[in-house]
This record gives sequence, C-alpha cells and structure tokens, in this order.
Amino acid sequence: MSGVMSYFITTAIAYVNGPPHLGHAYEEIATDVIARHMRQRGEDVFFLTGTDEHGEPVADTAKAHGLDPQAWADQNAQRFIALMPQLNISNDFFIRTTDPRHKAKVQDVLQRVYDNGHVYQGLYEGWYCPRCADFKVENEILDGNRCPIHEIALTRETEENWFFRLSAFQAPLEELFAANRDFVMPARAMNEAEAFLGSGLQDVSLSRGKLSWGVSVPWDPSHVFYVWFDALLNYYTALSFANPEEDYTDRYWPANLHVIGKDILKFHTIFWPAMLMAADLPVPQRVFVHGFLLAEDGRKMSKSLGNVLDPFEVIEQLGTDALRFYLLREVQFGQDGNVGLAGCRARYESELANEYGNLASRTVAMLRRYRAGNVPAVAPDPEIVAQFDGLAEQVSALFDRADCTQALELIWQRVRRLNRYVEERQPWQLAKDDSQAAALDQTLTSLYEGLRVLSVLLDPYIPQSVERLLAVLGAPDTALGAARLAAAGPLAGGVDLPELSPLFPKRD
RNA sequence: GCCGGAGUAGCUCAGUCGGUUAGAGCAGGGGAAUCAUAAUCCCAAGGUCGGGGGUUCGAGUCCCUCCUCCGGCACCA
Repeated sequence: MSGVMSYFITTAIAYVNGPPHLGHAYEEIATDVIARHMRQRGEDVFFLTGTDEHGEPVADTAKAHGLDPQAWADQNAQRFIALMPQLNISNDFFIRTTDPRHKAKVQDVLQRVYDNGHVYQGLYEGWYCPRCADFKVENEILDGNRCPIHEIALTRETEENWFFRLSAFQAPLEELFAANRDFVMPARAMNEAEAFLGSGLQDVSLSRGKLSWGVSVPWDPSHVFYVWFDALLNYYTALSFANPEEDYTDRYWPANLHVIGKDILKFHTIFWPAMLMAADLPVPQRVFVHGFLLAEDGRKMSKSLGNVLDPFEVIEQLGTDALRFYLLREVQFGQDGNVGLAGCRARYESELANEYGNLASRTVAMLRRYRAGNVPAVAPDPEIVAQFDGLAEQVSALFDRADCTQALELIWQRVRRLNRYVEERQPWQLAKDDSQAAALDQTLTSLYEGLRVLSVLLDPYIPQSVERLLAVLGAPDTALGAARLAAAGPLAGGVDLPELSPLFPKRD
C-alpha cells in the first residue's frame, strides 16, 4: 500500500449564457459520484467545477438584456452555484473564469507559451458580418454566403491575429495517444480523437481583436484570448487560488480525470494537452467523454417538442437521490441514453422503494420484532459472505475506469440477492420455533450486515438516503474498508435499532 | 462523399478468445408467502441475434455485401 494518493477530478465548466439544465446536472452528478467513491477509498480528492464566462455569446446576450457582460455573468453564475447543493454535489471549489486570479494565471501560462515560441502573428481570413461585427464559421453560413442571423451578404475579410502553433504538437500528441491508450475514454471517443489527429493539425488562432470580453493578451493588450484557451486553463489556474492558505498546484496537478461531454472532445483531447505541452506543464491522465441524454422518445430534448426532463421537477417530486440514482442507473456512463419522468418514476418505485427501501424496512422491522432491536452477535451466513466477497474490489476496479453504471449494477445484484435470501430463510417461520433461534440469528445478522455493506457502496450514488439508513443501523462509517461483512458479529448487542420510516416513500 | 459506431425478447440492454439449450431487468401472464412502503419470491411464456452470401466440425461473435439509424470530418461555445 502506498500512501494517500491525490486525485484531481473536474467537470467541464458550464457556459453561463443559458440557465442550468439536465445536461449540466448529469455531468455534475456523475463526476460527483466518482469523486465520492474516491474519497471512500481514502484518496486525497479535489473536485473542481465552475463556470465559463467569457466570449462573444456572453457579451452579446448581456447587451440584449441591457447589462454589461460582468453583471450578466454574475447573475447567471449564481444559478450554477446554487445548483450544486440542490444536486448534493461535493465539489471542493467553484471557479469562475472572470475571477481576477484566474485571469492573471491565464496570462502567466500563455505568456510562457509565447516565450517558448509557440505563438506567432498571422492573418485570420474568414467570412465577416458587418452587422454582427464578427466572423462566421463555415458550417453556420447560409447559402450564398449570408449571415445566419441577419441573412445579409457576408464579406471576405482578414484580421491580424495571434496564432498558436498547434501543428507543432502533432508528433507529441501521437506519442501521448500511443503511450496512454486510456488517455481518452471510452474507446469510441479515443477513436474520434485519433481520427481528428490523423487528419493533420493546423494552427489555430489564439486571440480576438474585435472583442473585448475576455482575458487580455499580455504582450498585445488590444487582443483578448480566444475563449477556449482561457476556459480550458481553469483546471490549472483554480488550484493556485482555491485555498488562500495553500497553493494546491503541486499537490493536485496534473488532473487525474476530466469529465466532459462529447461536444467538446476536440478541445480537451487535442488543444488542451498541446497547450499544456507548450507551457511545459504535465498533461492530465485521462479525459472521460460522457454521452448525451435524449428524451424518452429517443429524440433530442427541446422546449418546442415539450419532451424535456426537468431535473428540478424530479428533485421536487422524488428527491435528489432519486435523480442521481436514475441518471446513473438508466444510462450507461459514456453512452447516450433516453430518459424521462415516467422512467424515473418507474425506477424510483420498483428499485429504490420496493427493492432497496423495502429491504431496509423489512430488515429493521424483523430485527426489532424478533430480537428487540439488537443485532445477534453471530457470524453471517457463509453463503452470503461468499457472494459479497470481493464486491468492494470489483466496484473499485470499475470506478478506475469511470464505469459507475456497471458498478451500480453489481451492487444492485446483491440488493436483489438479499431480498431473495429473506424468502429462502423465511425468518417469520424460524421465529415460531425456539429450536431455530440460531438460524434466525444468523439470518438477521446476514441481512443487517449485507444491507450495511450495500449502503456503504451506494453512498456515492444516494448519499442522503444512505446517511439516514446508516444512522439507524448505528454504523455510520462509509469508508470503503467498511464495505465488508463483519465475520465475527457486527456491532453486536450494542445496537438498539430505532424504527425506520420508508427511505423512499411511494409517490402518486 | 470519407471515416467510425450501432442494429439481439413488446421496451432498455449484456453476450469475453468462435464452442452446451442466446441471457438479465422492466412490462404483460400464472402461482407462493405474510417480515416489510401491497413491498417480496418462484414459474411459465416471449428471439429467423437488421437482410443476403461466405469461412468453419461449429457463427450473435470472423470475412464480403446490402439496408437502416447515429456520430466525427477544426477555430459556435
């Protein structure tokens, strides 16, 4: 066993231009589950999330609302900050890219990129809309080279611009991909990154001259950095000021895991490591690309179709744990999946209430009824012990690959096993016959211990419910080491189990 | 167009290196039990594994081809 390992995990930072939605909630929840699991292992976890507040869309929307960009960003960032406790996210820090400390650090890092000779002045040429005062991208332009917003003819113009020599990192990135096949996960996402790399890298513009809402370029204050270069660096800059008492950079950098959506794969798997290499900084260990949540009908969620799953509605009706559980249970992490309120309700009722919640209820009730609320001081059933043996290790191994869905499936198989065990042993029959007292003791202890172990393993997914149950069980330890059936009588005799009200009450 | 992924039970999916009768959950059907939130458990049923061809003693799995769906193909974040 080595000492405590540092584990730095991040979500993508949310673009503040719109309100928080299910997609944000999903990424936060999944990342939180992994972070909580790693803490259970005793690792030194730092979990970072935040908001991305620069760039033209923010400036535009602010203007449309009659606000200056900072005021608009402030207003919207609050909504994302408020989201964290609503989802029970255990982030250690929330970074905002308009934080002056972030901006200063961005300038430091990119100045080093510049000093290292990876930046040059060039001409950016593109289709320009005079009404938007902005260049348009090839694939958003309407037929006949017209502006997608104003539908007026665009003009071909050039702008003096600072360029990042991305092409120089073709070979280093190829080496990185070859040396670390898990740098991008799942494998499908790695294929995509490699395909992009294989098509040959071109230099990219690093700055914008016609925009002022961003981090100014230290060697040319008439420009601001292109928002992506500023945004990506949040992962690095945050460590330097998250704790005013200690610079966390050496302790946590490089990141162990960036969790992102598939729409920003290219930025995180190509631009980001290249930028870090250009600044002589170590690259992250892994980027995990999750899928998109689609509506129940398999189509994209959209307000106009009215098929949106509102996370706040789920929380209000079924609770935060229900939302967390449903999203990770229903959708294989790393793939797209279909979700909806009906499916969420179905899983809430059949799995959380009927299987796990009811297992807890019947176990506590039987201990109280047959053993006056005390856990018998006997060893649990060897068969159950054997069937739980290695479970925590398997779950850990799956989390090493960010497979929190499969881990949950393994845990859930044991939830079902315990319900089956109750039927096999029929404690209510054993209780009628004094000569069966030892068998009843063993049965009840096995159920108590099994339920406790499963709850420890479920803690990252449904922390509020687990905390409540473990308090009733008198066994609040959620360290992963506690996820093992105690062989010599658990907390025996000393526990006086109180009543347990339903963990997941039925809703209409 | 090029590249990649996918298509298995009514629904959502698993299926390792080619190897016994293709599995699970949910939904629907039948039954048992009464500790429990009427919650649980058991049983049965349900599949030309997208179509066609090939390799093989043997193909959901490998090869070819066709169909359908999805994604990527760079400076919107």
